[in-house]
Amino acid sequence: MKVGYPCINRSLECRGNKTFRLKSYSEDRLIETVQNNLDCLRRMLKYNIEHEMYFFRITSDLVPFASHEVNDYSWQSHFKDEFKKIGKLIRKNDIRISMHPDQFIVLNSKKEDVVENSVEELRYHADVLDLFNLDSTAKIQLHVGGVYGDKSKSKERFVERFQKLDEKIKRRLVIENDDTSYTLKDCLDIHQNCGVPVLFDDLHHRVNSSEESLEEALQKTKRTWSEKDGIPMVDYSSQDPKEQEGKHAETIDKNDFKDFIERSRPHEFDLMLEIKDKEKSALKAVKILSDDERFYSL
DNA sequence: TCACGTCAAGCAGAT
DNA sequence: ATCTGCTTGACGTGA
Repeated sequence: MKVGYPCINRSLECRGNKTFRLKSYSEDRLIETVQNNLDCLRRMLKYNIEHEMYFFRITSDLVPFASHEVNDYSWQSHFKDEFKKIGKLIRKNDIRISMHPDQFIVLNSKKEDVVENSVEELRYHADVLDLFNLDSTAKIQLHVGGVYGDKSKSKERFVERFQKLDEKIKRRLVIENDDTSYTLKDCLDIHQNCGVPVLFDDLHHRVNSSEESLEEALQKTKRTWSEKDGIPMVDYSSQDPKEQEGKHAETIDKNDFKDFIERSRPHEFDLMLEIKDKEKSALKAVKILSDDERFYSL
């Protein structure tokens, strides 16, 4: 099991998700920002390697306005070598990579332009992973999208749109159960119809559940990941005790985490910790797991 | 230097 | 109707 955290390392000065306002767009500003973001990404990856965290989610803000019409600059070729170098670092250390396009990407939208923009944004994500020269175990995780008052029609629309995607995108796309609309069962249904792997989100499943036990959920999602997809990815977060259901905790709840690990045996997966204090909780999780392994190997 | 209004994009649910 | 949250606040104007 590899453990990771999303996008930002709060212990480092460096932020790899720098962006700017559309109004202040310029080619120079773009180049400068992407350079910064790639430098910081490299530093975060090195930090992760030093701390035995081998799963990382790369921010969608790596290239600002990547799929926006204002950006007609060929950042892909300008930063080609830079990407190649970082990709080498990732592959050499066998780091698992995911990306998570944000909420505006809605493949099953009823609006044509929203779909078109979404596909372009997915293409950007696939471009990034391709430029790193990563195989199809590097994934782009997406929520199913809107319901529009008719979930079964909206699920069908997702399947149709998925099938039309370029192979370049399709090979990397996975869907994740969300906290309001599409449950694990909905995602498994969609998998049945188009083969897209299902990424299990534990906290979303607690808040918006189709009633599977953790054991069952892990077993069922595992079957949706083929050899070329790699072992499943799973999202985990502790519930914030002070906030309403579904809110991510400020820091990891060690007992809840131990319990989760205990109950998830013997399933194999890579674990993304969606917790506000990021690498700090990931470090604690790595420690718990390594202590645990020692205990179990005695 | 700092406060704070605003930022490309969608949707659901709460208020 | 308007606001908030979402994987993550941070940009940038004005005082």
